Amino acid sequence: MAESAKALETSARILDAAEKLFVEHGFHATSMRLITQAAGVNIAAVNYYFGSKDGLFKAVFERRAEPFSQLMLAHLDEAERVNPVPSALQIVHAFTNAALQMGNEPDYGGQLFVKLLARTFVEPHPALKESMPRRYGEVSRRYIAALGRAMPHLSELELHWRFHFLSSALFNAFAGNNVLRLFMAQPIVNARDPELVARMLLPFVVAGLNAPSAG
Amino acid sequence: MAESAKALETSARILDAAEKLFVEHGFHATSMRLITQAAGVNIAAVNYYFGSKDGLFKAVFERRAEPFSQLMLAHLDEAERVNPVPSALQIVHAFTNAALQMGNEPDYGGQLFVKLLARTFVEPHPALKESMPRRYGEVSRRYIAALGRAMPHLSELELHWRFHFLSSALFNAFAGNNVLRLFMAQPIVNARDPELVARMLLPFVVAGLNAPSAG
DNA sequence: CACAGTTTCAAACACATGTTTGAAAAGTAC
DNA sequence: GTACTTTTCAAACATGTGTTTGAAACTGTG
Repeated sequence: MAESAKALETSARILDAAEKLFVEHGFHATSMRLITQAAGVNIAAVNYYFGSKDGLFKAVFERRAEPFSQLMLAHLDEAERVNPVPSALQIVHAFTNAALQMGNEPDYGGQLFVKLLARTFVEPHPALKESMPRRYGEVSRRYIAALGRAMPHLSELELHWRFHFLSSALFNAFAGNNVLRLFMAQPIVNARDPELVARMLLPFVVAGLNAPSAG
Repeated sequence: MAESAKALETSARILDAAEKLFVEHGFHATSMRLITQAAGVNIAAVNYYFGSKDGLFKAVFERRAEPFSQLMLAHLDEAERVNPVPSALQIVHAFTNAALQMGNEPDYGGQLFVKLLARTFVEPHPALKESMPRRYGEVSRRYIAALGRAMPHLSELELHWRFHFLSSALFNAFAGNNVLRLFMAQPIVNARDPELVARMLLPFVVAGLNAPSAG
């Protein structure tokens, strides 16, 4: 078994390098040779430890997925402990605080996982098809239920839509997927600083959540 | 020159097939053989007409880019003709109407271009680095200026942020990048119907735009 | 030390990639 | 119908891909 310190170090180095490169260039544009070279390990090490490139991607993802989902639940728990029926603002705060905390703790891979998530929405990887709903189904339901208590005027369906828009906005914002970077030569928004993104984004999404029903 | 009817038909078939496949699988995961097979042409035809795979991508993109930017400007012009200082709602309507019209006119490639745009935000292609700002710089400035007149309480910087959030939300929503599809086993939102997306999204983003400043 | 299991490594594997070639076919103009 | 250009095609090109191999190096244990 891969229990020795050296072995753990090797597979961890691979995970770190792969995480960074997958986020930067995407899955298909990142080759095994690039990953192993960046990690300073032999080409065969990936297949030795993770079976395949797909297995590596899954491992990269799952290393962060569980901690993040637990962070999201913990922050919602805390919000509901302070206030049994948290407002939209407080719910969004739970969300953004989870993302920010994820980015601040180096052990959690910084902002990389949020970016990887945002990439995965656009380019879903088959290896995640079944593990993601298992892990994030409860998180989604909990947040949607909380939003329902905060905005009782919205139907179940419209709550799902609002959560969809909310998470799209949050993940894309934190991932730094800047539309303006593509559209304008010198965009003046700095979408790279998570704290700034969170402050700018908050009034926007909170007002959006509280908006009257589409009818 | 490629001016005969047959030649136009061939390159157009390639563009159509490539557009669909690039949207579906992304640039790197779409091979030349897949494209030419889907288009029913010989492998060498792509290099003959477009020089390279990168050249093909650029051609695919640019075929739609100009019509779409003109649609966006035309709808904003119309809104400002009806009302010299359009509200946030009317501005968003100009935006969504452009996207919906793009999707409804078959000659414009349906919803495909919006999806391609959304993909490109996450995975920018070098071939577009210089042509996009040239084409969409004015569009962005016009919309941001209109938003500034509608919401005079926001600073120039915050207006750019709002436009960033607005366009992120719109493009991702129309592209059908459904967070819930990844997070939940049976999502109840149908993010594929553009008219429905537009109706659900409108109150959310309009309220977001009109929100008080982040301060 | 010697033995077992674990990990590393250079090399090769079979296959897929984008691109080029040169000749055949189709089309155009005088 | 002949000369010329444009377009198509099968084949090959060089290179990159993920993966496998089998031996060497290392590890911890009795």
